Amino acid sequence: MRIASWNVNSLNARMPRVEEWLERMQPDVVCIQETKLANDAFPAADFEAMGYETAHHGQGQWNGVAILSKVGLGDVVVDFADGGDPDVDARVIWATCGGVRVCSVYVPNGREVDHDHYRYKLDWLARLRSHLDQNHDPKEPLAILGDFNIAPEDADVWDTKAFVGKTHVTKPERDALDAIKGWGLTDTFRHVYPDNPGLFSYYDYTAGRFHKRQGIRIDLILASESLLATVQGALVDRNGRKAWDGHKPSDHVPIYADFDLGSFADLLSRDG
DNA sequence: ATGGTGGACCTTCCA
Repeated sequence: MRIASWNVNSLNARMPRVEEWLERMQPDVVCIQETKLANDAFPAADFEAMGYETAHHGQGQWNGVAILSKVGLGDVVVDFADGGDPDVDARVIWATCGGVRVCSVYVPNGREVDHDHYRYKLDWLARLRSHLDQNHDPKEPLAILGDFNIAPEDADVWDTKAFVGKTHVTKPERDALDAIKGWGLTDTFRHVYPDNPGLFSYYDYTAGRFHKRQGIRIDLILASESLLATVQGALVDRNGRKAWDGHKPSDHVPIYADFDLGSFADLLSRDG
């Protein structure tokens, strides 16, 4: 089963790239972030025509997360079920696909260290951990995919000097990510490639960052132990992004993990 | 040179 994640930076603007991408890579389960669509504007029929069931949690102008699946999609949950107030933004959606509990997340950016939005980001990450504690067991096959807006290690940043005093690399952010991992989740790409610095998932549109390989790896697939045990491969698809040069690429590249969950999930995906 | 681009939107916010 191939699971993928992509921050598309507006599904309206990116739909031609998304359709090409799904056709080429044939992911079974897809997590999308930054749809920037209201629920009634989500192109569910277009995805259905490509063989995907869908669930979307959107708000319109900003944010918005979705899950697409060729291997079944059920038990949809949006927002946090942690007893707290509803999130002010549409940033998290869950569904069960092919026996795996899947979550698509768009973690708040934080904007500046000590900005209100930075405190919101840290609170948000703590709530994600609470949601896991209150709703799931680390023994389940479970994956959280998406834009975490945190570079887990210095190896995930093109130049640490350029990030001194900036968000995405601070200790409180990395501690909050570690607390989520500490529930029982592993960074799949880093697990498969322990020593592969310099392969990034986000490149600022400005200053030719993509071509200069000046990016950061902030898009992650966190997998529980039982799921990780079946991993066959992982990818941060910088090369796929190259083909879209001059054709309205996102500022994020798609990421993938392949898991061998046995013949049933495989047959379901082949059937569409 | 504090630059650059791209997406949302009402002229500015967000990444």
